[in-house]
Amino acid sequence: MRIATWNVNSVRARRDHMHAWLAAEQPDVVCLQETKVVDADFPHDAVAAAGYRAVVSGQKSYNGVAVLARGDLDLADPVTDLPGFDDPQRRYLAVTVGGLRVVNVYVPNGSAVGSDKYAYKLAWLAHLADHLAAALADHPRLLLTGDFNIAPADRDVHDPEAWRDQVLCSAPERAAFHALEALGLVDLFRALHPDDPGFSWWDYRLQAFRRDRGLRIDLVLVSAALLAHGRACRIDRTPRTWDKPSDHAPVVASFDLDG
DNA sequence: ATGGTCGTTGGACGA
Repeated sequence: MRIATWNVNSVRARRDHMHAWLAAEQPDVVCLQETKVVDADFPHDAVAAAGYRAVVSGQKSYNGVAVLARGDLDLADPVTDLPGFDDPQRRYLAVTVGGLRVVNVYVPNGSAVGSDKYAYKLAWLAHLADHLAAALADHPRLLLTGDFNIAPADRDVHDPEAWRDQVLCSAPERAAFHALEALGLVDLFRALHPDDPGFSWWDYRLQAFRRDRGLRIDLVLVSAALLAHGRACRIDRTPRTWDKPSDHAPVVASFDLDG
């Protein structure tokens, strides 16, 4: 079982990239973020042409998440909202697929430390942690993935000094991330690759990708029951090299669920 | 140098 996460930065602008990458990589499940499209306009035809079906939770212009699965996999029990957190922004989509509870998140960016959006980000993360404590009790095999908009530690940052206390790297954001780890969730890429920066996002500006000035903010967290089956996790930079790319690269996690 | 580049829009705003 291979599960991917990819912030596509508009599923319509990235329609051809998405189709090409699905056809080449053929993961079993793909969690998308920043689809930026209402559900009625989601490109289900492009997804189907690659052999996938999609469950979506979108909105106009901003945010939006979707979970794709290969056509032979059932997408069951979708939930589109964080329980107890009334929020019109479409950032959360949980679904059961292949015996796993897959929770796809587009964590708020936070804009700048101290801003209203930053406060919303921390509140959103606190509600996520509260919810996951209960979800983990119901679903021992749980996978939490998406664009976390947090670089968990300095080793996830190309220039830690330049990013010190900036949004995506500030101590309160990292504390919110550690609260997720305290629930028993493990950052799979970091567990398997202690010394690889594993950048997954590069700013469009100043040729950041060419200079590899990136951050690792697209993550796959797994419960203990799932960690035992984790075999690989890699960042696929290939689509980031294509013309008119998303600013994020896909991350692919592999599991041996029979082992 | 307080910039820069995208996507969605149809002028800024968000990232």
